[in-house]
Amino acid sequence: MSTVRTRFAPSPTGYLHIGGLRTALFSWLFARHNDGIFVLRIEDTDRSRLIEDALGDIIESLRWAGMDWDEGPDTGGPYGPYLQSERRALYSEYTDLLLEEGHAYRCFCSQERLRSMKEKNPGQGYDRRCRNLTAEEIQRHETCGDPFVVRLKIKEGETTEFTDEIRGIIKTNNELIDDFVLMKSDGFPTYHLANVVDDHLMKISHVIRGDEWISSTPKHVLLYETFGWSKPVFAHVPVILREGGGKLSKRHGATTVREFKKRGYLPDALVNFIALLGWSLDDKTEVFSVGELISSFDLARVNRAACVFSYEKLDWFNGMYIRMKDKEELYDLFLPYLVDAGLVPEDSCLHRDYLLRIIPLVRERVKHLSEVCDQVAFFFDEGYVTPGLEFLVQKKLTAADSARILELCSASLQDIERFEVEEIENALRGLVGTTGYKTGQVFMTIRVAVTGRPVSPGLFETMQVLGKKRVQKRLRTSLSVLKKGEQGDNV
RNA sequence: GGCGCUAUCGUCUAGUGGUUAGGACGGGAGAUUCUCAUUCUUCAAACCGGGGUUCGACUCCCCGUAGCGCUACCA
Repeated sequence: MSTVRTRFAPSPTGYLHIGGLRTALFSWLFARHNDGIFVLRIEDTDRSRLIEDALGDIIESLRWAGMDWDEGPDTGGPYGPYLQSERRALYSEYTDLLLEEGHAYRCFCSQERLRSMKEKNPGQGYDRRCRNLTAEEIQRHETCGDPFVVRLKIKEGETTEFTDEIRGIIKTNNELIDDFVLMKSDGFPTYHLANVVDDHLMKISHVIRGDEWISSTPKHVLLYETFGWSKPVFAHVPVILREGGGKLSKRHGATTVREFKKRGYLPDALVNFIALLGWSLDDKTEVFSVGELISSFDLARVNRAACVFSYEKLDWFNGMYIRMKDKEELYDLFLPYLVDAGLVPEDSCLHRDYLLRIIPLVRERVKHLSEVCDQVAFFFDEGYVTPGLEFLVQKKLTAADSARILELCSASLQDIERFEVEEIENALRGLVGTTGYKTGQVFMTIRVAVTGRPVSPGLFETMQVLGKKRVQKRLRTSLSVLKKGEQGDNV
């Protein structure tokens, strides 16, 4: 049994898109599942669309997502180079072969002629004018040094077919296949030529790619056949659309892997989510570790229909993965965001213990890592915002009521020796009994005073972590706000 | 326009001729509770339309419709 070899072959024309990541993932999972080889190949044959740091981004994004490759531009391998721009001699060699055997021909038609032809007969394809040039005509063009492309001669009157692993047999009448370009006038190959030559030379066994390639596959099949090479297995995976249909676009949310990373998505959560876009194991399993994905992935269970990317569901996965992490892991994950927000200094060893006590309180409230800053800010004096009367004075209470609550609170906390959840809870619940206010009114007043906001983690836990001194200080601050308010007007 | 691919709750999907059409996200209601979140319980929600084939179609075939893709010297 021959080894499985798959590849991901992006073109460095932009940052890695989430759809590309999903295609890469399926390809990678399939290779790993079958103890095969996964190859990264860069298709940089369109020099006009190259983007400077795209290659670095692709590599970084794939690595971030947890994928690795056995052969690639950075790691090398027995079938390199893995950058198509460095394989030009190979493409010329194979083009010459086709030319010599009469399967291909030089086309000297100008871009203008091609354009006007298309205007006159839209969708007709190339009219094959250069297919049967005389030796003299060719000679003339050559001596003039006219630029040319190389086109494949499509065999007429036949049908080309191939079996798609997830869609079955797909047949195409050759009349509908253009004498497409193999070699561009700048000496670079087109995708069609380069991908076939490389997949063959690199011994790719399964071509797993987006389904926008279905209609070009007959061209590739024809190439394999005229070279006399055996074909790989083709598997075209469905596209990912945005909600409402259409392409995923920046307007509606993150689209590139680096954006997802920046917004605080965990790679495992993102990978779990996109694995389920077009693939499923059964009718219930939703959460997969990477290892479980590898062991259960199967091309036969890949869906045919396009699917819609749901940011809500991704958020659910992300929250769930965050909740599954322990506090040390979360500390490492949160730190860059906290440093970035200026909440903790770069070398935050000093804050480590404090943060490790805060993290369990906010863990189940964070859906994106980036949200941690907002959740955690009030634990730091710099992030505490002195609450205004509108928050401090609960419904159906006056400023005087609120002040009384805070005074009583402060007094009863003062007596506590061990400032811990149980003691704090006992003190505050006792306080509720003696004042006659409702539990919610009392606790909310204290919450706002101590955290500066109407929403926070559990009150007792929060107070314990803040510490007695800081709590008392904030109670006093809020009291003075209330006192001032009482004098200023009648609230 | 031509050619192709696709079609189950709003979304991701299970289902391969006979099911009360299942699960998840989201939504509704409720429980817990000091707010939010978590957690738990619960409800609503789908087979694109029309023809066949068959004793019987979500499932197979055909047509239509819709969405998407390709129709470049882009990938």
